[in-house]
Amino acid sequence: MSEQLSDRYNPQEVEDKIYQWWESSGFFKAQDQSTKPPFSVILPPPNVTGFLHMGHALDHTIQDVLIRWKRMSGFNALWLPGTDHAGIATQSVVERELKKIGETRTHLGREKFLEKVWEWKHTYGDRIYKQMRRLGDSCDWDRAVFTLDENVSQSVRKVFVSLFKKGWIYRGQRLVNWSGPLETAISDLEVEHKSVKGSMYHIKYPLESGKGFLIVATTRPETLLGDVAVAVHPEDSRYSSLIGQKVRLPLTHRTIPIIADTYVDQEFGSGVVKITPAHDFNDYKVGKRHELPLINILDRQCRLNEQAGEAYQGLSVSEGRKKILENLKAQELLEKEEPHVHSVGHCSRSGAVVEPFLSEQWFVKTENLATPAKRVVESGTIRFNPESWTKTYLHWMNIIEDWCISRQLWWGHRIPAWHCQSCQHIMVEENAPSRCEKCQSSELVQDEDVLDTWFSSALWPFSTMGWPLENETQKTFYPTSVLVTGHDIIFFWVARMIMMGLEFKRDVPFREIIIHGLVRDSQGRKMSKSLNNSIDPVELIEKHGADALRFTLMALTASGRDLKFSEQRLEGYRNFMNKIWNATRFSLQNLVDFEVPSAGIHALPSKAHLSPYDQWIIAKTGDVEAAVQSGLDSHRFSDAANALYKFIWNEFCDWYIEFIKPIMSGEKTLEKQTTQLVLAQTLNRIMRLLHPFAPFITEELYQKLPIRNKACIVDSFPTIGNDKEWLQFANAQAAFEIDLIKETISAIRNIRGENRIKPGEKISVRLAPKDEIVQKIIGNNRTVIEVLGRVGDLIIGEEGNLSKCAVAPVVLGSSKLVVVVPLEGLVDIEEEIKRLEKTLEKLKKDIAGLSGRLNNENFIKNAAEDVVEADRILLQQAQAQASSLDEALMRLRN
RNA sequence: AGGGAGUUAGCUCAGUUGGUAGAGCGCCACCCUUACAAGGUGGAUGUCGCAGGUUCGAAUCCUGUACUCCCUACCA
Repeated sequence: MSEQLSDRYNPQEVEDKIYQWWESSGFFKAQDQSTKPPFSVILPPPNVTGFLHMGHALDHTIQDVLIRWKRMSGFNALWLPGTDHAGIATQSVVERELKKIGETRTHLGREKFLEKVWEWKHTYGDRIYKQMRRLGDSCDWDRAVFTLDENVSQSVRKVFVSLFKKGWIYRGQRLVNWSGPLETAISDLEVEHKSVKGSMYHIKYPLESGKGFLIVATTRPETLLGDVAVAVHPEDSRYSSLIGQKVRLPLTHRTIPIIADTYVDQEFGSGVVKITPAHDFNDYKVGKRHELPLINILDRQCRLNEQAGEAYQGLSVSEGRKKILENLKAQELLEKEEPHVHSVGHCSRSGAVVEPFLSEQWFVKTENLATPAKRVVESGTIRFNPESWTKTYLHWMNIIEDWCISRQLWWGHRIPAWHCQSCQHIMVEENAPSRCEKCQSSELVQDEDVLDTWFSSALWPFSTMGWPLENETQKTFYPTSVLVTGHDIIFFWVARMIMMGLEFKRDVPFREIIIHGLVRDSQGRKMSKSLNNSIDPVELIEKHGADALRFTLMALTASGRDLKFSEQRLEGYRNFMNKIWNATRFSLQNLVDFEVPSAGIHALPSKAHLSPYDQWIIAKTGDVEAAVQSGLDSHRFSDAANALYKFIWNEFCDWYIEFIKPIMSGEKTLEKQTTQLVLAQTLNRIMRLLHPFAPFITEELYQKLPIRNKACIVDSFPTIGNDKEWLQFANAQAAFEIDLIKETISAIRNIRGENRIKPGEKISVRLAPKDEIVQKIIGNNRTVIEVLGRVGDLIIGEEGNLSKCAVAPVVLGSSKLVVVVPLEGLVDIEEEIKRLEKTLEKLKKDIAGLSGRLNNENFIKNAAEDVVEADRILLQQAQAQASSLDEALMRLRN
């Protein structure tokens, strides 16, 4: 207690120290068995390769606020952390590292390469955990899980085998998004569509009959080598006679049929489409419908293959395109070329153009899994917040397609399937079989592919808890309470967790889903590496402190909508942290001689003996407790944050501390002791209420408070329910008194400000109360009015002579007083007259509006009584004020 | 093209059963008044995208419209 607080809050001096203390004290740990009710959240696992970005910062802050709040509210709160092996991302990172030393993946071979990746993981894998600690994430670190941990891998194998045995996993040839450089199928999520300026080429396909050409428009002339048909719309009169005939495919010796399909848009291009089923998703469907063959002209690196013909084999797609165009031109088959902008899928990892590529892949049949997953959302067993995402979710589930789960990578869960080399039989087992069950051959080779990363993510809610083993963790914490995530992965992750949870745990994985927005840059763009517009949260933490960042995110995340991040706003909340620091510093200076009474709050005299300031701040404490509670209950975090901000700054700091300064600087009377107790108790509640939002500063300050327990993080969270003993000292009556005093002081300050009276200059003020109650109130609060209004000479009595005076009527309900400030020698009277006229004009406008409404019979008839009554009071107040001003103006002019 | 969202003060955004518009930052004026200049006090600022409608009353509900954005799909 003896140490001095600096006059600025310095987060750097506080955060690491506090975090280490929390962690070493075991405050983050949840109990597998406990009498407390459970509350559990699983962390959406960040990539091991990842750095903490603003999206995480938002996502994690929401979760940490919930966890800290519930922990303080008496729950056995578990926040289960983990990281994702992130197949492609990690593999590419390590490959890049290898390239620097002139090494390649293929040269190393699978086993050696995987060793390198594991090395990398062991070196950098908990980088993101360190960053999470900077943010203040209160995870139960002892339980941290990695998706390639043995028990998670076991879950993955068990699920795969089970689904396979049910016939819900199958192998098939399909068109998939393919990344040439990575030589793997990639998920839709890893495809970025970019607008590209290309060309539309109009190519002549000669009719077999020799009578002319069909003009085919395409952006990808090189794929004509894989054409198996050209299609026209069945009702297109231009071409109907040609349907069934053939065309000669340019640059080849093949002839292909002219087919009719409604997929063709007659309006677009020439109305003739080349059909390349092996290299276009739509053509693939058309090809299926017409039972056309598939000609794959690309190899795994997306180079033209032998099917493309000798002239082109080995060329890249763009080289091939160039050469094809040259050859077409030479044969005068290229009719024209025009500029054309279209969107092209790019691999988010390698940047290469994604090719639709025909390959053998593993698929999950989603039909049977999707039905129950839809039902639990429809029935409300799982609730989305905001609720509007329900619709999106159900829409997606209705159009769900089979899920391609194989990836041609090395880093990941290798598919537990073994191919018999002698009879080609495929065996799917959890553990490697030694002999083929069909032909008994021992020549078995495990499938080369690994599983899509989302496959293991789908099991996350229970694989992290030790499933398939049965244990207390799952009994206590599954289903989890809340899932917090962004809307961009509802389909890829949320939906799949629901499907897998229902299938393998026979219960939903979580009861509620909080969907938050995306953090965008100040121009509303998505933060991305390519735009180089990312803001590093760790840098912000170093600059302004974790609490300021957290509070900013919570204040901005109102309605689950995307948010534009502004550093200016962050600075505002950094200032708020400093304000709290200094308010506490001041309070502690005034509590140096305070001894906590052994009777605790029972040492307080009866309500009647508390100062109105104390009664008032206790009442406001109750209000803010209620507001925070309701904000957190409804997940309207910004409501809770704003309520705290206003309470602490605009009520506690601006008024309460100012009110009690005279008492604090005075003798150690009973009144002072009482106020000290109220101050100490209020500070204690401020720290606890604010703790989930700003954990570091509140813990640091809490530890310096005269009234405290062991740690803020594990103290109880104040609510109007559990804080009754304290809140009973609140007095609503005091509110009127305080409001009147505040209004009076504001009126004096307004006169000072408008008349440019220097803040340091003390002035004379006359207060003329219009009834006894007001008289009594201002009498009782004389000192406060003098100090806060900087009044040297305060007279309570009649208005007296108003000439050369500034006048401000204060009206509150039916009570009224007039503030009179003699201005002689201080200021130009004309200025004051102008000021009053301006105020009066505004008042008259108000009066006109209000009386207009109150004179409207329909308003009186239809509006709620309290609304009418409120307007009446407003009108009376305005009129009272106006008449005072009128009178004052008249007397001033004389 | 389909789905969703937005349009409120110079900027970023609140505004939850319809009852005379709010915050932060910025701006102007005066101040280092012994917690805090990352501060204090006072002040200015909005036909709540546009047009209709319902209503005594609309930023709020309905219809239309303009513009912006996001997601999904994609024009061969």
